[in-house]
Amino acid sequence: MSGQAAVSFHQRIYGDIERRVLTGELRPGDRIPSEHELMAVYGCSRMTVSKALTALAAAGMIERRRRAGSFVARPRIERTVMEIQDFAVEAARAGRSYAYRLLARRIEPLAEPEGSAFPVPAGTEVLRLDGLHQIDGVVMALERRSVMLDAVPHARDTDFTTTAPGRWLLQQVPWSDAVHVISAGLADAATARLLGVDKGSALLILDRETRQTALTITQVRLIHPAALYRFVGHFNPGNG
Amino acid sequence: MSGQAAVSFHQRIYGDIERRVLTGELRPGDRIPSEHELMAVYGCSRMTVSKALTALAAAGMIERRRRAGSFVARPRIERTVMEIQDFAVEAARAGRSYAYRLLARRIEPLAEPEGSAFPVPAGTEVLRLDGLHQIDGVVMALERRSVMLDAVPHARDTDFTTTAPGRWLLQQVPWSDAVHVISAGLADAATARLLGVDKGSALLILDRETRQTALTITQVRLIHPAALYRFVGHFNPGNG
DNA sequence: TAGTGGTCTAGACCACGGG
DNA sequence: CCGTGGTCTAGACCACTAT
Repeated sequence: MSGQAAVSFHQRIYGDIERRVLTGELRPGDRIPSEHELMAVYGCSRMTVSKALTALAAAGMIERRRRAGSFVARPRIERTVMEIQDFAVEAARAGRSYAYRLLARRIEPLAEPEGSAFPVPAGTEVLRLDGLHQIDGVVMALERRSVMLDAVPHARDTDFTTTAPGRWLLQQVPWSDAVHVISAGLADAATARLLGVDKGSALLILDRETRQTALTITQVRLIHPAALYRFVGHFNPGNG
Repeated sequence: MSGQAAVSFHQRIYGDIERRVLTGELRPGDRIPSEHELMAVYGCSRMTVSKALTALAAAGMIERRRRAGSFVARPRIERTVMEIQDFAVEAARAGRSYAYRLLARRIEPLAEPEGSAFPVPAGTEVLRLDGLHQIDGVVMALERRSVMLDAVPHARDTDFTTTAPGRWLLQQVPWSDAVHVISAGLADAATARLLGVDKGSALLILDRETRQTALTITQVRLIHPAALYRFVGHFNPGNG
């Protein structure tokens, strides 16, 4: 009766739930079957179910509340890297005003494989969004974003004139993973004008490509005036 | 028989071992008592001990091997951020040559609270090390480091003329945590000359302050030519 | 081969908190 | 109240591997 399929019982339960979360079948806030229900489903003891759910909670994928049950957590990326990039939240914390201003919006077929090489079917349509993040009227970042419309078709009908697409996308696409590249550069004339800095001044640039199960959702480049922005990260041996 | 001290049994075991690792009483590679030994020490069942050790392993603090036992793991920071910064490893992987060249070495009392504000007792002596990281003869980074000699007294007698201090320090000080700040800037004349780039070119700068239990070990600034270096990070909801 | 971790059980009592 | 998770037990068998 013991599992012998090269993968242990609790690992199978863990993997099943993880997959359902990653694919979006279970979305943030959704309830996960209780331990007793999972005992019946998998035909194992409560300890084994508990081990899987405890590990999922430790990994930040679910949250468990007594009497209420277990629920899919919000993606951790929203709580770490995004916190650095969520200007609205930053501004609110500091008691300052935040505004997003859309500069350009267009839909075009994806022709040139710009930026990093990522596998996209030919003919894919992409929504290009350029905008400025301003705090107290000062431009903190120029955002140049591409949204793959086959991955997020709802974006086609969404108005981004005052709503930053970052948060909107996080609500639309559950549980993604992302590659971040941080680099530096110099402001050309056009960028300098948009950011309100001198031509030739230093820029801090964050490129992020967000995927969901090998499917690219969005690519974004956030261009910050080096004088106004830094990335701060805390690392310890336990949580990376 | 049951723990009632507001903290559960496995949490106490977890915390005890964690503390011994963080304080350096247990160092990377050291063996942790076996589950049976810990059962006797704490007077609890093997499942409870196992829960604590499994959690420590999941957190990356220990590694468990059948028949051999459980051992203190190498700090994760060495496996993530350091991998990006360990030029010797990067060069070896790419089949290219690596060299570290010491530019300056001096010991001085810590007077000005340079860089970030960190609490250091007055009169603390600090070892200043400036050096260049070169790959195939090209300068990839200028490193400016401060080592707190009361935290790492052995550094006073160590020769850093060809050995990069980063790896050496990792071996000396087990299990630290660190704050990273990534920024951008422009090369002044002196920096440009050392890096072999034009004055006014873009720089990518990483500042890292490494601590151990609230005691600062070392501060380092790695200054990269923006054209030669980027930071790449992979994030997913599970591992942050 | 023997010691170690990996897994699992079939219960139990307790703490919390929503209804 | 009572369903949920949190914790714990006293075993058991198995898999791996250092010796």
